[in-house]
Order: sequence, then structure tokens, then C-alpha cells
Amino acid sequence: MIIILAQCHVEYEGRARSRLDKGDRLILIKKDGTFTIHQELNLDPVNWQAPGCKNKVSLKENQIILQSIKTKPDEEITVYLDTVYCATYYNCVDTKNLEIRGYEKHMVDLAWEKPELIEKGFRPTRREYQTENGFIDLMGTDKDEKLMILEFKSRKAGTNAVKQLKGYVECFMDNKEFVRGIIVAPDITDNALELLKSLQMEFIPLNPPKDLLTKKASTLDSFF
Amino acid sequence: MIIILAQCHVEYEGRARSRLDKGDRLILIKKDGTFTIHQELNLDPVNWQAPGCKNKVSLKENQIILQSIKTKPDEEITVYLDTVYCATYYNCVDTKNLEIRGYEKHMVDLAWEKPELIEKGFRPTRREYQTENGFIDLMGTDKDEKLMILEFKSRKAGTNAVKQLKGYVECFMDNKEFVRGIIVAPDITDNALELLKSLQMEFIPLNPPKDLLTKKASTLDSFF
DNA sequence: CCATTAATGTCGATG
DNA sequence: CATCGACGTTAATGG
Repeated sequence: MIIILAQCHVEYEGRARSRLDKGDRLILIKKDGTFTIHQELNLDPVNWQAPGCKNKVSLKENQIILQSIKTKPDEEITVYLDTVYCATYYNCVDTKNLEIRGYEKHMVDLAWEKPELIEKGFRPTRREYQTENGFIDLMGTDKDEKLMILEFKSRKAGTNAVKQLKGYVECFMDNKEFVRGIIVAPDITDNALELLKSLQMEFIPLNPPKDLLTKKASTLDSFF
Repeated sequence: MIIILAQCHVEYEGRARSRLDKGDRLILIKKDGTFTIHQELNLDPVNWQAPGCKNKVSLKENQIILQSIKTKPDEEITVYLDTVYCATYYNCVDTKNLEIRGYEKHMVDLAWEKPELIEKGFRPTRREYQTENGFIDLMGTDKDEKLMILEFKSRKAGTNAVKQLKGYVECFMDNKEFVRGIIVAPDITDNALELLKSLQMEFIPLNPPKDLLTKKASTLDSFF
């Protein structure tokens, strides 16, 4: 992990092209080639290069130049260092991966394990069922054996989710019985709900589960 | 700009919940409240907090704890610092903004200015035309006065782009004449092209313009 | 403040 | 390798 704080100007050329005039920025270069340039504001880097790029340093007319080059697609960043305030590096030891919960996938897992959370009598039958309009998150039957098609969203569902669901239901148009199309999400926009109802489809509120599978920090781990 | 390199473990709770066990990471805190935690791999931070969050430090049982709290939506990161290798800060001076070209918007600008790049006889008439299925990037007529609806993409167009265009064209179904639906992009996926042709729509290849409007670095600027 | 959509989106899974 | 879709997407824009 290389950390450089410097006054610099930056040029980028690739899928787009950009130019950033002289100012103070933080430059971060990671072990996998990742190259990022941060200004003092905003979450995202102002310029960056994805993992796998090749980084090199050169000197031209008394100015240090950093270059970061990538292929597929061809992209290049050039940083002209005017004043370097700080340049250092660390060999990081980090073997852990992020464990995260609260994704759409976890909602489907939950509905599969506890179908009563969807509704009484719901019996899930298939996950990731492939249609010509894409994969259906979850299929099943209700207490009256009617076919149910469920589309999950981990956050507020919009009209796109409804259109997606519509496409799935249309794949069963030749079904002799009515097929229930259902959006399962923590919330839904007004527009989406209106569209949903006009299509005789349903919304079932459900929050994504966030229970981490691993032990909490309050174990022996704290001592190592 | 506060820069901390430390062995730490991290907990996050908000829209999702996550946990990252002990390891070496870079923690970056910006003037606007932005809080990011970087592992030694990958472009994106493993945990982060957007601008506007409130960050504070506390000490509990001989351990330094960083907390970053945000509302709307409620989100919180807690970093438990086990060993701090480096902690420093800089007052950055940076008045410049990024100038960037190569966006979809620039393609529409270009087609508006130089309609012959789309095709001979093309006459653009409206930009951002609102329909019930969204805004049409650009409308116009061809040499035979046929209506043309253009959807621009700054990178390879996929099936989503075609479906979007389809939605726009359907808003003109009651038109007495055939309406031409056209994807304008540097490239298109096989699936998208197949779908496009089945809908009797067209693809016109065009790269987004990347000419920067400002002067190049080879000016007096280099001396300041 | 809510809804929509582009993005050098990134990233992971899949064929 | 290309495609497809989720994401704590982020960020900007318009109502």
C-alpha cells in the first residue's frame, strides 16, 4: 500500500478523457495495481484505475511522473507531481474478508426457509427459475395451489421491478389459471405500487435479514 | 484529510450489516465527513460513509474507537483500532474541479451539432422529449421526413438499452407512419443487436467525443 | 425530499 | 473472454 500526498495535476484517457489542474491530493496505490486519486471532498476518487493496471514512475525535466496503464479497455492515467508532501508505504497483513448481510439473496433464502413470512400456506418450489425474460427469484404455490411468482428487492422497489415481474408473469400467459405476481421488498414507490395494482399484482413488505452468521466481537477474538 | 493506517476490526450497520475481522487497513477521513476504509485489494472501500456524516473518537478499555454516524438513512460504522501504525493529517489546498468528456450527454451534443454523423439527411428536432416511458435523448426526422427516435449510450449497449428504446417507440404506436427506433453507441452486445433487429430497429455506431474544452498542460500553467 | 438515470460505475457469477 | 444483474451502488438532475 503506497500512500502519496502531493500537489499534482492529472490527466486521464480511456473510456472517457479528463483533466484535473494543479492541487493537493492523496494518491493511493494498492498491491493489486489499484490506483486512486482523492481530492479533499467526496466519497469517490476523482481519477482511478481498476485492479490489474501497471504503475510506473519516471522523471522528466525535473518533474516526477506517475503513470498507470491498463488494457481491456485501454486506459491511462498520468500524474504530474509538483510538490510531494509525503510518500510512504506499508506491507499490510489482512487475511479477512467482509461478511455482509442484507442482500436480495438473503431475502430469498429467508423466504425459502420460512415461507410463512410471505403468507400462510405459501409453499416455495423453485429458485432462479429461468424464463426467456430472465431468472425468477422464487416460485411457489399458495394455499389454493395457485402459482406465485416472487420478485425480491433489498430496498424500495421501483417501477423497474414491476416491469421485470410483469415480464416473468407474461411467460405464463398460457397457464389455464391466474398466476400471482408479487413484489417482496421493504418498501415500494407510489408509482410502482400504482403500476403493480393496475396489473393485478401484489406487494408484500419484507425487510432483508441482517443477522450476521459469525460470532460477535465479544469473544476471545478481541484478545488476538 | 486524516490518514490512519492501523490494524483494526470494523462493524457496519445500516441499509445492510457487515463485519470485518482484524487486519491492516487504511482509514481516510475527509473534510466533508467522508469516511472510507480500504483493504490492500480492490478499488472500492470495504466500508464507507458518505459526505455529511459525523465522526468521533473515543477510548474504551484501552482501545481507540472511531465512530462514523449518518442519518437518512441511519447508518453507522464502528472501527476498533488495535494497533495504529501511522496517523497523520493534511490541510489540502485544492480549488480545481475535474473536467471530463466522453459522456452520453456529449454524444447527444455532438449529434445535435453535426447531424450528418448520424446519417445523411438527419434533422434533429427535440432533445429530452418527455414521454410516459421516460425521456427520449434525441428526436428528429430523416431525409424522407420519417420520425426518428434515438437512444444514446456512451459504452456498449445491452438489452436494457433496446427495451428502453422500445418503450419510447411504443409511445408513438398511433403514428400513421412507421417510426424508426435507433440505438447510438460505440458498440452493442450480440443479444441486444438480435433483439433490436427483431423489433425492426437500428444500430448506428458512434463514439462519445472526448475533446477537452480547456487548454492543454503545455502552457504557462506548468510554471506555477 | 422523492424519483429517475448515467457512470471510466465496480464486482461477482455464469456460460 | 463477454454478458448480465446486484449494489449499503454513488452522484446529478428535475419535479
